[in-house]
Amino acid sequence: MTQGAVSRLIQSLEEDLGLKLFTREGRGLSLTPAGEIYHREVSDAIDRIGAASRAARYSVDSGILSISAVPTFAMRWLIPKLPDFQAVHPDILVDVIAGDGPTNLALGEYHLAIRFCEPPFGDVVAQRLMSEEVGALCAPALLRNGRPFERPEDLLRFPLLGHSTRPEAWPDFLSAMGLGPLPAPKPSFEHFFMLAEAAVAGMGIALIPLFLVRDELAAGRLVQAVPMTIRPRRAYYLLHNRPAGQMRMVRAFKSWIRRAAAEPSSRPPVARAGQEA
Amino acid sequence: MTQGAVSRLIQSLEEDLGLKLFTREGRGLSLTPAGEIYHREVSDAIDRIGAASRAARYSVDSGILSISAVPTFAMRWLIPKLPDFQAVHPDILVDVIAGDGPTNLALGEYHLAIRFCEPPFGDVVAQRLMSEEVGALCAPALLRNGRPFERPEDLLRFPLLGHSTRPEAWPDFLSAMGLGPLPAPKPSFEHFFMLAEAAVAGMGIALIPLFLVRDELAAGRLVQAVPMTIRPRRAYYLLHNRPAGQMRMVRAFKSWIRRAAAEPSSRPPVARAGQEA
DNA sequence: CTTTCTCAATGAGTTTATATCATGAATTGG
DNA sequence: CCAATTCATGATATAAACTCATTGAGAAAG
Repeated sequence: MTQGAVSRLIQSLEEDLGLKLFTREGRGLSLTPAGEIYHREVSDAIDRIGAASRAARYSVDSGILSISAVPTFAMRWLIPKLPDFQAVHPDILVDVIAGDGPTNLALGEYHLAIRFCEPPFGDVVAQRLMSEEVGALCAPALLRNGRPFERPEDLLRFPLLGHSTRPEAWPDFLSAMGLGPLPAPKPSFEHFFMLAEAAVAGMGIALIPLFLVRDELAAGRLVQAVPMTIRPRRAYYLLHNRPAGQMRMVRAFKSWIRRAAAEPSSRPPVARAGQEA
Repeated sequence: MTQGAVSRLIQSLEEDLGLKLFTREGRGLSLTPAGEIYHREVSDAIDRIGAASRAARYSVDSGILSISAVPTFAMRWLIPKLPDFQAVHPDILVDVIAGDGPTNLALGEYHLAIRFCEPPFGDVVAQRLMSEEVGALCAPALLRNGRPFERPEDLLRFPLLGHSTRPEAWPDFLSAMGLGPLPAPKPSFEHFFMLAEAAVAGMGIALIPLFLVRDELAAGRLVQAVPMTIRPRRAYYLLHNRPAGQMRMVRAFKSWIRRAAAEPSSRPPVARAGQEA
């Protein structure tokens, strides 16, 4: 869809509604208050149609197994391993949907969900996949001759990049190092892979689960700023509702992922670097 | 939109979703359970888009005044009087939307609502328009030589046609006549004009507000089966939320409808019949 | 201050999607 | 058994939607 097409659609929509949804201010444009409200309502409604469609599609056992997974976990861990699952179960097609936020398992919008959360309770079936080890990572250029900071206070000399859905991460880490509360408001990103990009680019120091940035660590694009890692209480869980547990596809996936998660996920950097050479 | 187009759309939708929404059984078709759910969800979402669009459209004072009114009242009372309003306020365009159910005045989906209800309370501004006089009406053919029944029990010999949103109507009427509870389940209709049609066709006896069927009474297509009427506690109210009360259009309409509602609405049948001749 | 660059709007043209018409198949009611 | 009703479908027309290329207006850079 080109820019021109969108411009035209906006125009005809504004004409239909009889009001301006955007304020044009020279080179840019931004939503009017009415436009904001309308956008919220309509995109909400469209989301519901999408959800209903997925629920309908996945309600029949069509050989498609749908999984809502937290974005970076899906990108860096799940998807790379999927070919293996495919090889074991060629008849099951896996459909991965990026999804944060609370799960809507009851609606049947997807069969399985992978979330980073506390051990869940209630009417949901949960399988713990793995915990993670979080380190303070940055580009090597930020360190003096490639060595980690000696004093924890040195961390505070750089922007501490945050993750929108984990506001507690930096406070936890700093207090574990015996430092006070987080000094300044920091730039934060929605996904770890964005955070990783920012750190690689030298924007500052980011708290990232090590297994998500194996490659960057192995290649030396990211290094630990201080020789310490923490293990959050939250972990990755595979979730589904009780009825879904009956499905052949779900059972197959659960037994596969149990084994996949048991494998050592963060190989020693040396071996990894060797593979890349 | 032709039938063929709809058929095609259904087909492509079923293909997209990968499941059947309808069960084809020879000459007819009906929704599958999945289809029902999908229909409910999607039409709900579409309704919300419609509501948001109306809310957006009516949020600006574009000279359009929108009124959600109970269907038969709109048809038989409001719309016939609208030309008069138009004549007084040629600059205001009135947009009448049929609407039962609870009002969503807060959403701004329409400026005004007309409902048949108890005196409303809470954060809504209400103006009482009129009450109604309900009679038991039927086609003259059902009566012996055009005279009302002598004994109330005679009512029970005919199907008592009901109105879906007024289940209490017949029990109230019968108990007012000293009769027991409603004997048999009765056919019921969603709108008074349908009920009127059914009664004219001789299907049975219907409880209808007299002012809605002035013409039928005047022309003798409907007559009172028993010489009694009741006045429900509920009445017609014009409703709007507080902010809407500031609008020029709303104020104009309110003062107009106050006068319109004060006029005698049920003229004597003789005079009316004379007009028609 | 000029130039360059970016971004949204627009004119013209083309492709695609969507509706229509007419017809066909299947079923049911009289 | 025929007529009527109902949904599906093939071919075709048309309107809608999208793209490309360009323009004009600002903002940023030189």
